[in-house]
Amino acid sequence: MAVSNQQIIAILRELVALTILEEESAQAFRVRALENAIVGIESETRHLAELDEKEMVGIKGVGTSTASKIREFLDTGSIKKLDALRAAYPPDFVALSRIPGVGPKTLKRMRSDLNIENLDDLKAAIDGEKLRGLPGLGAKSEAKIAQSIERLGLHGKDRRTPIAEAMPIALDMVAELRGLKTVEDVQYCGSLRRFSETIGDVDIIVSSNDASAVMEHFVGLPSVADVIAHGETKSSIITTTGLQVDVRVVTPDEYGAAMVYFTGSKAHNIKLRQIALSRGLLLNEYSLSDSETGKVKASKTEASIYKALGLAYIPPTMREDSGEIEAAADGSIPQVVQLDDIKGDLHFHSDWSGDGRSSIEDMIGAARDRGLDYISFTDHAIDLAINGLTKDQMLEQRGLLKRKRPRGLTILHGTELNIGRDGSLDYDLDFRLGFDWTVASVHSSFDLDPEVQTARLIKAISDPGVAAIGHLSGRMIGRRPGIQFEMEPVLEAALVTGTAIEINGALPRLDATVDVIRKGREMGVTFVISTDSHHVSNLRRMSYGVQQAQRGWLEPEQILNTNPLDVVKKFVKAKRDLLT
DNA sequence: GCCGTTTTCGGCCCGACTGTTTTCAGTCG
Repeated sequence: MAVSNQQIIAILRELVALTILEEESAQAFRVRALENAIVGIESETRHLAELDEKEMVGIKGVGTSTASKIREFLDTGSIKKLDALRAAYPPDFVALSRIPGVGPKTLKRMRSDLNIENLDDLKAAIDGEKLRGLPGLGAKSEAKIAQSIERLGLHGKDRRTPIAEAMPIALDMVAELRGLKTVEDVQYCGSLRRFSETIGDVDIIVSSNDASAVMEHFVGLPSVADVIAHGETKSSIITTTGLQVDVRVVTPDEYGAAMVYFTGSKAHNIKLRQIALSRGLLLNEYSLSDSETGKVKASKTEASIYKALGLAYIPPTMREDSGEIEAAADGSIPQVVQLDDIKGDLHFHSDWSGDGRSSIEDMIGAARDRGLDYISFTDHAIDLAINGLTKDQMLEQRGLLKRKRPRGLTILHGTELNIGRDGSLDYDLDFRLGFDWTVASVHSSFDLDPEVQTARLIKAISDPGVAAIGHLSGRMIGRRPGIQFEMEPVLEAALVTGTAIEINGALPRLDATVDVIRKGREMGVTFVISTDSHHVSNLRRMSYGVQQAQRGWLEPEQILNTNPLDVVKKFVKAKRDLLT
């Protein structure tokens, strides 16, 4: 079994954690160099196991030292340097670095002066009031560390919250702060704005000339369980659900610079600053300015900052330092899909499905409110035992929908088919072909072997009565891994049969995943962005689906429902003509 | 440890908050 790039990255991450202890700084050049190497490897499509050292050094951020370590790992299964570090810093000791407020320097002091090797030692030292004797630490620090230990399981440094949990909390807080009179604007930033699947903490930027009023209001919100920091322009709290939220107040003039800074990613920011430096400019959270004279070049909007750096605007969802800065510099950055490009929604339930919660009439009203040109009801088909509709029910629904003539909105009759364990589908082929649109999805048997899942998906894709595959992996972020399947053969099948791959905007799903979207983009696969709405409140998911597509660098040309309805109809017909 | 519009050595992104200091170190993002 060949060693995957992911395994190599995992080893390098461990090396980073141990090197931070060794160097006593997370900013040490050696640490940063390793982190840069990881970033480079993450965007590498070749298998490192098949490269020689010279080829590895060609990867950005990987030098001779890292390359030889990777080679050593591939050849021998271990790295001498890593083994030495593991011996010097056993797991019980390394675990202490997860305590918020305890950094590498404090840790080393604890060890050398108090012989603290693990959590029990540390607790004993706190009980004996020994920590306060260390230089730089007092009774207050001791109490803070004690409190951090108690909460370790709740919000350690490496706790990640699924985006579906973090988003509503962030939206609530943003709305709360927006309500203040002195507040001009509010935006959540950080990994949430970049639309990462899991969020470390929520960062919120407030534009206001009255920072202290914002700070007071924020730390007093009812959802605040604990205040970690409360300064003049920056405060951090823990919510009752255990999520950390940081709020930073800047003046309206600084708002754009602050948003760039706090949206990140960290690697993206570092690269922006390097570009600034090379142009004799200084970029911080307040402005982009001349490093000699201090004269401000740009600060109010994000767009002005990118422009002043000689870059095309980069959407937040693309700011991962995965080539977007280089593309923005030479003008080749893709013009990714925007919410305005979307013309219709092709995965849409009503309360005719057992799990649907709004009536057909209400769902139509919601679609009209959104300004959609067309929708396809896709209530569950018969094989989904609890939810599915019989043939007769489907025909009844079809008749009912035919009589609905909402102004400016065309209604298609579709269904969400169920992909069985062996790739079989609901009803018979003739009946499936009677629908205007169909999306076929996996709802069960999540743990089959990859070869079996791959064959199962390809069988469904090859059916003339299937227009799209819904939530391809079936994952629920933070709760359930997706099915395992071979990405390329599945996408290849979708390509040659003319089957669309859904990008499902439900936050727990965000499925297809970003790697599938990127690969499909390269191959020329057609995607469809859908809300999978089960209630009128779910239509906002279209924006989430669009952001997921942006993370995959997808342009409107490759997304079916950016087109008028006749193009959708031709797409369905073309596949049927090809396969029947 | 990496890298080169400062090119094989010397630099590497920048600032707020806290607790301990009387000007700064550590941590965090």
